[in-house]
Amino acid sequence: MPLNEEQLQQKRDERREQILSAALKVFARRGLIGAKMSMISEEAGISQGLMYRYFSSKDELFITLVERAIQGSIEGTRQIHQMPGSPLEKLTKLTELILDEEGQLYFLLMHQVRTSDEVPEKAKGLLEYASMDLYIDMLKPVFEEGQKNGELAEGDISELISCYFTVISGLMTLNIPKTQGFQLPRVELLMRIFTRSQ
Amino acid sequence: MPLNEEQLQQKRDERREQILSAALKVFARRGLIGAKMSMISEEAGISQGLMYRYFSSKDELFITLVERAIQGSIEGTRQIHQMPGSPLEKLTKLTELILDEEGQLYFLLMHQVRTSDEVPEKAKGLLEYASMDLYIDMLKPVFEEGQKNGELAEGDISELISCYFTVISGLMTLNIPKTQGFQLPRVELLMRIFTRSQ
Amino acid sequence: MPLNEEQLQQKRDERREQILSAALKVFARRGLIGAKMSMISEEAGISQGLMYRYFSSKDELFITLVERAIQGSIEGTRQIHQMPGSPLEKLTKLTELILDEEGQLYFLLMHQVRTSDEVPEKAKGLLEYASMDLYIDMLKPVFEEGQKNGELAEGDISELISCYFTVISGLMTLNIPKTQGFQLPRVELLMRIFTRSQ
Amino acid sequence: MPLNEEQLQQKRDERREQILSAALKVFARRGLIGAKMSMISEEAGISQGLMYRYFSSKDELFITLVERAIQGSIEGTRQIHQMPGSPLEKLTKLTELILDEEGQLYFLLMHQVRTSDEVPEKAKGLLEYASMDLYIDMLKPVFEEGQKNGELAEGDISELISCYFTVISGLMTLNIPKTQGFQLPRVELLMRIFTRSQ
DNA sequence: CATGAATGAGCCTTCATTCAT
DNA sequence: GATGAATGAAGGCTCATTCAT
Repeated sequence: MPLNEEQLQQKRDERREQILSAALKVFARRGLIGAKMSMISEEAGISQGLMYRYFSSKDELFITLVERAIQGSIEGTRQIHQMPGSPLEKLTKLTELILDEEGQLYFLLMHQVRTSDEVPEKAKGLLEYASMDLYIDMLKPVFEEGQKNGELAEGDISELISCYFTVISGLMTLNIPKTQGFQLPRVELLMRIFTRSQ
Repeated sequence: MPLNEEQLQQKRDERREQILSAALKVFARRGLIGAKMSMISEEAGISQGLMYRYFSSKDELFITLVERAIQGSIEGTRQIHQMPGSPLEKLTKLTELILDEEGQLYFLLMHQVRTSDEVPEKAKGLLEYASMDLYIDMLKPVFEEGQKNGELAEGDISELISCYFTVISGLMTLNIPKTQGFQLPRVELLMRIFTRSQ
Repeated sequence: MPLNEEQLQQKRDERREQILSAALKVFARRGLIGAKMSMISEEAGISQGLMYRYFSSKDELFITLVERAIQGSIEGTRQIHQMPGSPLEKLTKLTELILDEEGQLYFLLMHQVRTSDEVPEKAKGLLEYASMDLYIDMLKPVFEEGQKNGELAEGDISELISCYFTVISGLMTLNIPKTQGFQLPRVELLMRIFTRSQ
Repeated sequence: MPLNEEQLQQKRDERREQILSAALKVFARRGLIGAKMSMISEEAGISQGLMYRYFSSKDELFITLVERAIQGSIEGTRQIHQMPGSPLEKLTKLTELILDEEGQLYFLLMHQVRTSDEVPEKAKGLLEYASMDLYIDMLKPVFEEGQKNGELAEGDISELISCYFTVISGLMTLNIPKTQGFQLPRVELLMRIFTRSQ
């Protein structure tokens, strides 16, 4: 007696997530080529063959993760507007969220797309869509307000935001928690870059 | 006219460098597994077979590069003591040197060793040797002097230095020059983290 | 309202035919290995799993079709004795029947058994049973009568019949209708081989 | 000490032929999918990997053979104009050549291209180039002369030639020599189709 | 020494078959 | 019974490494 449509779909969705989660772990630490489908399927606890009912190829799996990474980073950044407090408080909170978050693996993934020649063209293309300008536009109102009320340092806003994301991305890419020696700087230290010295 | 012993050795040395340089380029952008020996030999302008007269395996080639990366980063850091000027000037100069330098590929390499599971155990071991404590010890005198004369911010010295290297490593790992959107922050912005606000 | 025993059996029989018919189409055009069970089940409009309640394996399905092909060709040839008219008329009629018939797919199947190494031993064995001698024996009386009454050409009867079946088989194997360029020769042309020139 | 350029090229050419010859045997008897690269390499007496230095894929290997088959059949047919004797003698000789020849495997190959859905589009395309009209044009002069001098039967020349090639193709496709029971009809029997009865 | 041909282990992917529901 | 999810054994292809020349 077959399952009904809805149950089936739910099970399929869960499996899909299961695979994506496993793939993210393996891709992040081994790269597109270094990741073996056998590793992913083992991590997901299923057979190799089954993965191909959900993703038609290793590349598709990879690209799906890249899409999520980009979408997540955009949505995460956008949250700043819902946050309470002054511009500096908002920025601090956003930074803590990003650095805290489990999104590290996604940063590693995006780093691979950016620096590696072996990822599919399509993934490269996706990344271009998420240009720095996009993030600058999202944060611009907050920085403007911060400069106006004197919390944030003077200077070219685009440069400041670009610097912010570059530093944050660098830190996230280092994938610090699992790394001996390195440890994430405290957010207050980082914030000094953007705050008006008094 | 056959070359004499010395000339022969010199030619061997040159070739070795040639191979290492080619390998660095390829490893940095493709990772250990993504890099094909054929790519490296082509980049080096020699046949595949010949590479095996200089390095017994791909792993050995990789490990040799990791050794150089570590050695280079230590020597580079150590230069700070020969630099002229105040502590802050020294730190600024060192930062400019690191960010400027062509050593980006080495940072990518070390990033791979740190984050990737596909790298030989031996390479992982080498990295442990270059612990954060090593760098902290090298910069400690400069930071102490800087705090004493009021140029540098108060606070735990180890934390400050660790923050310094973490931020710098992150930036270098992003491999920025070839990346659209990202651009290296100006050193003055970064230095705000460590300078006493007045 | 559950079906009774008999209805059930009838449904099973229909389904079996449905599967065999679908399998014949797919096997004929793609060969034993090229045919995927998924294609057959789709063509038959049922699930893959269900096929295994009717045929225990792909090979069994294939062999069943080969048995039918052989049986059909023997029964078809035997019909000549029920046909009206002179020997030449009988032969012409038989030829038209064979060439006309939808049995092309069976010819393709038998061709595969004959020429392909990938077919199960058992299928090869079945084909041996349907030797040329069997067909010669069936047509011998007709040819003898035709030679006696002067309609058919003189010559070794076995050779003539063998030539007949070989030419016909070749034409059927070409699977002409779906092929551009080739077209079935008119039966009258073919019959010239066997008729006495006058 | 490497071989000189010419020796190298010759060795490469021999290897190429070796592989093509092995591939023809295996493809002809097992079809595109049924043929395993391991079988071909074993037949050729080399490793699997080496084949990929000469042909970039199984499909390319297959297509190369199809090209040869087509080219060979065209060139073979064209020979008729160099043959001595009357039109009927020419046709008889050509038929003997075709049926005699070791080209059977090529006919099997072309048959697969014609009837199978699993061959690459490119191979299908090649076959269209070698249309029946091409062959009709090549033989037309001979048939015309034969009809004029009374050797060949009256009737539509295109139909006669088409019938000729269809019958011959059918016979060749049966791959008779290796087949029990079937035997190639004598050419004289076949020729009756085209000769004027007297 | 230098080349690139040759090998074979291993990976992605497909698909016959089985199994849970 | 009926479905389609799940498995795992190949097969095509790549590439590090070896070897003949």
